[in-house]
Amino acid sequence: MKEKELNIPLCGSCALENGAIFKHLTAEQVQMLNFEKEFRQYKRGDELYKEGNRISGFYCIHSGIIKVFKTGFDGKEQIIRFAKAGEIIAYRSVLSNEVACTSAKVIEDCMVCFIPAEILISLVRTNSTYALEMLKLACHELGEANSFITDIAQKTVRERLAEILLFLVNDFGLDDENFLKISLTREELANIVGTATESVIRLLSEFKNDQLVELNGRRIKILDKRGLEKISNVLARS
Amino acid sequence: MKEKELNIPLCGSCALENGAIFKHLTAEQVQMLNFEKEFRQYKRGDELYKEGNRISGFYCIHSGIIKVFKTGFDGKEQIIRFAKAGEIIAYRSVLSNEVACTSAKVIEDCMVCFIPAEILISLVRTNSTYALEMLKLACHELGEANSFITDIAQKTVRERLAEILLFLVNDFGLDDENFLKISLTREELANIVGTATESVIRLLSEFKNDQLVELNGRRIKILDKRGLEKISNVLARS
DNA sequence: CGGTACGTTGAGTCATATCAACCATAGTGG
DNA sequence: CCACTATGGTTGATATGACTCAACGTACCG
Repeated sequence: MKEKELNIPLCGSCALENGAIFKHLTAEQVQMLNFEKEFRQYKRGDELYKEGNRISGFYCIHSGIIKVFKTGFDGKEQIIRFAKAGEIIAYRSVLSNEVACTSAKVIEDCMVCFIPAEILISLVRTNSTYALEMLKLACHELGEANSFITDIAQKTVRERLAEILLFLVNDFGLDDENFLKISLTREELANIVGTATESVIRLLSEFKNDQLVELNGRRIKILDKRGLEKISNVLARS
Repeated sequence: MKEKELNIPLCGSCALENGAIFKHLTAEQVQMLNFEKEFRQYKRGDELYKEGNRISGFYCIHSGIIKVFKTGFDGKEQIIRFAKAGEIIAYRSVLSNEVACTSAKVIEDCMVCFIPAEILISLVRTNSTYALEMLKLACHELGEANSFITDIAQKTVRERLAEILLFLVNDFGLDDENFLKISLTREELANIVGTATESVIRLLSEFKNDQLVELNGRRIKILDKRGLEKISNVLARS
């Protein structure tokens, strides 16, 4: 029992380290979380929840990376977002009281805490600061979704791929050799950009020829951020 | 003064008629809203707010229709959603405390109430039921945005156009002759679907040839809902 | 060693964008 | 009252980005 507890992250310190949204809770509420939550570990490829199912709680990521995606009618995944340490997933379904509109799968081995739906509801009810922060979070994600819609609707695949690479740099960072810290298959990249795997492959090797990136299997080294920005039209149409 | 007041909708009755989110407020809070809000009228083409600006409050639609859109780098509009009687817009920016990520323009002449940001914040803070309903709303919109992303990324223009027509039927209804109640330019339709105006025109006339719709200038008569559903792949790939 | 998943490349096709011309309608101003 | 202009709608011709299909290479794994 003691040994087990040592491995389980405490919400208080986790919130501090990872900047999780639980930092807006009172000490007693954090205490309550620690008591109510369920600690879980997952390996790459594991599925946390599945689109269409009613879910009984939400997840706070302590470590690892998760992809959140929808499955199109022809079975193709569309990646909606990633979640990493300090972020929560599945709260949307809990709060809107709808079945899950996405599935979640592990990209990098994860340690997560599962928190029952009632707890989230009661926290929102009893802590108005926390409620506001949750609203802020949801509204921020909504803004990002709106940008994403506009990009997919208006930009070319080439522009979107460049943009996604920059987004991944921003979100997950580079190692000391300028390699992207997150490692995705070509298919996963395609499922973010909204294109075919082959298109990603071709464009990446174009980017390589243009000295924008270097490719080493699944690892991508960013050589020319400015160049990618120019292609992605984050600033202005080239 | 008296005459003016007669025209200004009262939040209490408006919430009842239009099912606005303010139905979750207490009587005193509704009273406060009536006192603090500012009544405004707009004509087609008027702009309520503009992307990139900080906004000092949000809008509750009493009548009329508004389009909420983002402007792509090349100036093309992407319509994100519509708002009609009983719905609120611009709350996203207020709650996330970010500048507006969209612009809003009038499609059909509107009567709206403008409510200062502080009021929204204080309502969320003091009324936990209302806070939960706001969360529900934001989370629901987030779910819709996710579906929209997947559709645009994976479906063809033809499929999307059929789907959007059905969406408009659902959201705005048909008149007694089965004409869509909302009237949009071809360009606006294109800016929802995420395509070129000419493509919408061509596809609409294909739909006409296939006896799915009838066209009368800007008015669109729905002849075969089932057929449109089949094309849109709401159910399964044809 | 065979199998499975992933990556790559080429060729051909097609949906959709783009460009251009033209028509219809309505509002404006002389 | 009529030419004038602007806006929206339509159609055709052409170009091309991106998808699909297919074959093959590569690497890891039991």
